[in-house]
Amino acid sequence: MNDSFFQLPDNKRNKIINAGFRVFSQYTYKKSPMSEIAAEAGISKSLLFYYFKNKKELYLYLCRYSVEVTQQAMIEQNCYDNEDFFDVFLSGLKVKVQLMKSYPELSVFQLKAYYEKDKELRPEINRLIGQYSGFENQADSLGLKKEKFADGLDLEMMYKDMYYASEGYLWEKLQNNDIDPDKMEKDFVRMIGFWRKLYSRNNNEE
Amino acid sequence: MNDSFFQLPDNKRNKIINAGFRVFSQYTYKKSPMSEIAAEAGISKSLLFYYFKNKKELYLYLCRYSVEVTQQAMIEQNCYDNEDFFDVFLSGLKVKVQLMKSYPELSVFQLKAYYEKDKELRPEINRLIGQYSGFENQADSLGLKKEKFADGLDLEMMYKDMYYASEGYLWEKLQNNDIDPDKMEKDFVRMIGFWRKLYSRNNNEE
DNA sequence: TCCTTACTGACCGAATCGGTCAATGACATT
DNA sequence: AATGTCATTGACCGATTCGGTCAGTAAGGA
Repeated sequence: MNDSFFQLPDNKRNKIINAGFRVFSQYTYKKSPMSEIAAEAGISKSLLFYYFKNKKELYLYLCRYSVEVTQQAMIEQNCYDNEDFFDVFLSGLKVKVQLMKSYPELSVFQLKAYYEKDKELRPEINRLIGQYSGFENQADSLGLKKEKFADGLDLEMMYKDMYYASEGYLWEKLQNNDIDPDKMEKDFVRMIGFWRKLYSRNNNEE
Repeated sequence: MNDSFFQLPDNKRNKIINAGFRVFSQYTYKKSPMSEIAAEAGISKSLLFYYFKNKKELYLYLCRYSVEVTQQAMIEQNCYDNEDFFDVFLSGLKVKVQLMKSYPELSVFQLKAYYEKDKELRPEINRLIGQYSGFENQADSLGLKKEKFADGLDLEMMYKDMYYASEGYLWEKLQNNDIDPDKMEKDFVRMIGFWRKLYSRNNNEE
């Protein structure tokens, strides 16, 4: 990987990165042409090979970068130092949405990478992305304390409901290519508000 | 399209159809190789071209067939002659799940077809699939009568919650290649039960 | 024996893809 | 002005892939 890639002005470098995210998330690794990435980034294929010595290097760089930028965003959005369950959930969604502003296809790219089957890639992807750090495993760590919720509520079902609804919403928008981060954030805020009122012990407040 | 294709025994014909669904739903139309479909169906590429005169004909046949078989299932499951909102919703989900038993990739195929961008295919796909007949437009026609639900409930949000959660669930299972129709149906029944209790006016019953 | 029909493997021309390379132009140094 | 460095390109290459064809084969029925 050539150093000059990092000396590039941000907008030009991001254009290449986003082109990579887009192409690799639309096709399989093997069926993703370097030529298409170059064209979409507005540079020649040769130059792309000047920055990255081959396709594999570009792909793995994008993997690393996607993880890096996600973690960075999680920290900036201070996702963890909230104690209210609904606030934590919302801040997690905000990160996803915020990231889409800069990298619309990042989340799809990560998902595809997670399921990529290419033999010579699989081990390295595992090393980079590791366990999928989605929401579904966080149920326990989110401090679900029964006292705060309505009587007789099935907390597990509540969590699944919220998790799947969020995923379903995001997935539909991505499929529709209807990516409007600000609208998404508003939708999520409204959705969380709906749930908070529905699930909380005292729903006559607010 | 050769008649002999229809004279095939069901299992052999379905093997070809499912191979087509799988390949076309994994890749774009253009990047879906006839050879891969043939191999997965256990026949020679030549024979596939004996049944269908070219790739386009096979693809469009699969489009027609997917619509046909879906409508058939909707009728058999008598989706429409139910009056309770939750029952209607559940029967719709049951159709999807039931279809997966015979054609695991059908729903993904239809979705991909809906978003396929190939120029010479686009108009014909529109003619065959038409408006996407998902759940999201059915909200009004499902007879949502306020009296039946809890006080002050935002019915639109309730519907969106249920719709997106179902989509999110299905989508995750499809991505994970974790397709177990019976388990899915049980999950849906449980989920609908949760919602019914949560949203209904008298939730002390049941 | 002859005809039809289901089916195959070998083959073809065209396109695509990953990757290379010589050349060019911009710019800084001498 | 001459030299050197480096970003950038288009043309090119060999390998592979892909849609589609075709001659041929094996099976069965007339």
